[in-house]
Formats: sequence, structure tokens, C-alpha cells
Amino acid sequence: MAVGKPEKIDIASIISRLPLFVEVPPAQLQHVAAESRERRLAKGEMLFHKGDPARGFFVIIWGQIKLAFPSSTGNEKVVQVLGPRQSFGEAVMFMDRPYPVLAEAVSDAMVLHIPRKPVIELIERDTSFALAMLAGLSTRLHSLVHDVESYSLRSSTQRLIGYLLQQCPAEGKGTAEIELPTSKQLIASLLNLTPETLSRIFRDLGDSGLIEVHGRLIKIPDIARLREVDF
Amino acid sequence: MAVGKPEKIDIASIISRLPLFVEVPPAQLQHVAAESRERRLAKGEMLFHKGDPARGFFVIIWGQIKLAFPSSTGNEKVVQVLGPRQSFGEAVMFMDRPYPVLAEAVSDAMVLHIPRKPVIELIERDTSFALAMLAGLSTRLHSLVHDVESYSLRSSTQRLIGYLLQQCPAEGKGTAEIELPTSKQLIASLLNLTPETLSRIFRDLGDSGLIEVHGRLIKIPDIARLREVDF
DNA sequence: CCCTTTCCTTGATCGGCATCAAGAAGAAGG
DNA sequence: CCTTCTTCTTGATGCCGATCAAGGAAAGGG
Repeated sequence: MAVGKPEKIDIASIISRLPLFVEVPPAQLQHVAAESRERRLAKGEMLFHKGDPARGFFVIIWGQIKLAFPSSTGNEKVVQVLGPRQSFGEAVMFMDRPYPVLAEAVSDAMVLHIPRKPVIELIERDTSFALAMLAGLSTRLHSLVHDVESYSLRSSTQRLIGYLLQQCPAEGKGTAEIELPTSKQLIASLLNLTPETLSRIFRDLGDSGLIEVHGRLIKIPDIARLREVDF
Repeated sequence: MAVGKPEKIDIASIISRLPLFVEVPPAQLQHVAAESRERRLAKGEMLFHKGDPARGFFVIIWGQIKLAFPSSTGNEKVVQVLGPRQSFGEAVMFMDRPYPVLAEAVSDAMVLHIPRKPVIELIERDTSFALAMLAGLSTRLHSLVHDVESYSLRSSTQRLIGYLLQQCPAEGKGTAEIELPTSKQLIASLLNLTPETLSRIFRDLGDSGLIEVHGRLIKIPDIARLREVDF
């Protein structure tokens, strides 16, 4: 199977547009860019396993990567599905510990590996970069806390509704159409459900007129009403 | 009702034991400690409202604080209930945004307010401090990720066993005795269980001879055997 | 010491979600 | 186009853990 698009990649320009690096003067980024390496992955290919040593972090150029806990019984738990311009692995990099999750390409994909050393040097040289990284990690902590909360005190239907509302473009009212970004299987695992249960919830929400399901296209006739639902 | 215990508080030592600061050399923390202030709260008292500017973050010395989204209809949405040694508001502090939630004392409580400025100044003056903070935040992220794993792919019995093994002094084999550090109610909530279910699991494990329960003292006759259990 | 309150335990019942099983609908590939 | 594989849906059944209800055991407080 061919591994995706063959265009030449400008590492420096991609790095400079990352949220994490956007405030950093381009000159200071040259060192980081020079040491970074691109890597292509075929669908299903592993980027790293749980327990592998972390020598840097990754940024997705295109394609999708999932982070998940392996499970001996086959039903692994997907923690996140990440898309272009998103990064992962920064936190582990600072602790000198192995990865706590595995990373696998969900589609053909290309990632950039940014090694630990130039990043640390950049932090030591540029305090505003250090602050940007702290803000980035803080944001991630926040969303993880939110996840834990969802698992523990929201029902499966509520979790799906929350997911759908998250996908809505703006905080708009009225109507919306959502193109699911990945397979329903993956979404099920993200929401800590089996595919069967997810399918049933989709049907129930459809029967209630709260959403319309057309394959992977979801129509929401009344966002406000969906937000008010309290099962 | 009197607002809690009157002991003298050693701010510096509390700060130095925070997860966020645990990697930071104590000498560097003096400036932060000097600008920190303690605050006592009666049950039900508000610490801050949603939308208030974030001028720092908080650490709970004792008592419990809840974080929640306000609601005009009175049925607010609780995001988290936090206990001693837990901190909150760091993420928002680094992002320079107002608090997205409100904080209210669930019981009589005492918190430490650590202002933003000395923390930021330390980062700007000493890059090793920034690295230490990044490591601290990373550690928290790591443990949260671990929590998510527990919730999603381990049974309630496995979670309790994991908790008990965590409390074992060394990674010893053989036998162990554990004094539960808090009420069983709280442990239940930590493990995402009801008190009833926790009680039943304790009884079942006792019936199997894997542990002995004497009130809040737990005896483990064979640590290795407990670790092997696979329900 | 008793009284009140909180904490813990036990039993009965219920429901949500997983599991098992099988079929339908798409997507990919020759 | 037909075959094959994956993804999605639907049904039947079962179990784990929550909930409801009540009683016992500690723990503080007067």
C-alpha cells in the first residue's frame, strides 16, 4: 500500500505555525527545525508502543493518529484521536519516562519528530517559550480532567451528546451538520462504549428527532434542544 | 460554627510538597512562599466566581472545595470536588484568562493563594525553574492519564486491589498491613464506586482470604497472590 | 454516660451497558 | 461486476454495580 502524498515538506514553516511555537522568533526555531525528522506511516502502522522510551515529541502533518492503552483482551481503550497540526508526547519528554500509551496511525499519515534536546535548549534561552509550553500542558491537563469527569458522572448518551456538541462549528444555535471525523468504532472507544451501544444510542437519538443520522453525516435540527437533553 | 483548626501553618513546607513544585529546589521557592496568603472559608462560602480574573492559583490545606459551572436555574453543574494537597487554577493562570468555573467550599476549609506574579518572575529569572515546573505539570498529566486508564479498562475489584497495592510500603513481597489513610467513603469516591459496593468488595476479598479487614486496618497475608488476582 | 450524628455494612432490586451472535450495508480490489 | 473484507446495525441475554431501604457500629458532644 502506498504511503500517501509525496509532496516536499518544509519543516521550518510547519513548525513555525504550530500553536506551541507561534510566538517564538523564527531565528530561534532554526535549530529545532534542523534536528526534526519527518516520518510517514501507513494505516495501522505503530509509531510507538506503550513502554517505549520518549526521546522527543511528535506533530501531525497530515492523517490521523490515535493514542490508546493496549489491552491483552484486544479491546484497547482509545484516549485521543489527533489530526493535523496537533502534537503529542511533550509531557512525557520532560519526565524521562517511557510512553504511557501507544500511538498508531488510523489513516496513512505523516508526522514530524521533534527531539528533546533542542526543545530544552530553547526553553533555557527563551522564557516566553517556556510559558507557552506551560500553557499548552495546562490546557491538556484541563481537558483530561474533563474526560475523567465525563467517564465518572455522565451517562453514555450524555457523553455522545457532549461529543456531538463539541464538533459543532461555532457555539451556534439553530441547526448544524457534522461530518464525523473518524469511524464510529473509534468514536465508541473514545467515549468508552462498545460499537453496538454507540449504534443504539445513535438510533435512539434519531428516533427522538434530536438528530438525523445519514451514515457518517449527522444533522442536528436544533442545537439548543440537544444541549438541554437530560437523560 | 468556628472555621476550623487553628494550628500555625508553615506555608513554605506546604508549597514545597505540592506536585507542581515537588521538583523545584526549596531555595527557589522562598519568594513564592513569601507572597502567598492563606485563607479560611466557612462551609458554603465562595472562593471565586466564574469570570473572575485569575491572579494566581490555590492549594487546599484542609477541607473540600468544589468547582462548578453556575446556572441561573440553580442546578449548577459540578465539575470537580477537590481535597487536601490538591491545587487548582494553575492552568488558567498560565493562559491569562478568567476562571471558567466557580469555586465554593463544600466544608469548612483552608486554602493557600499563590499569586501569579512571583511564579512568572521565577520562570523568567531561572530557566531551570521553568523546566522543573514543566516536569511537575507533566507528572500530573501522567498520573491523570493513569486514572483514565483505570476507570476505563479495569473492574471495580481490580481498582481496589490496585489501590491497596499502592498503599503497601515497599514493593515488598510476603505480608503487609495497611492503615487506610481516609474514610472508606472517600476511598470509594476515589475509586469511582459507591460506599456499598466498596464494602461488598472488601467482604468478598476477605472471604477469599486475600485480605483481612479489621476496621480501617487491612492485612495482606500474601502480596504476590493479591497482585496476581485477575477478576 | 447517653444521645445524636456520621460511617459502615447487608439485603433486595433494578437498569445500563457489555457480550454473544448474526445479518446488512458499504468499501476495496481484482 | 462479483467477491471479500470491513464497518455498522439489530436482537437476545447476562452481569456488574447503582440504587433503595434499613439496621448496626463508631465517634463525637453535651
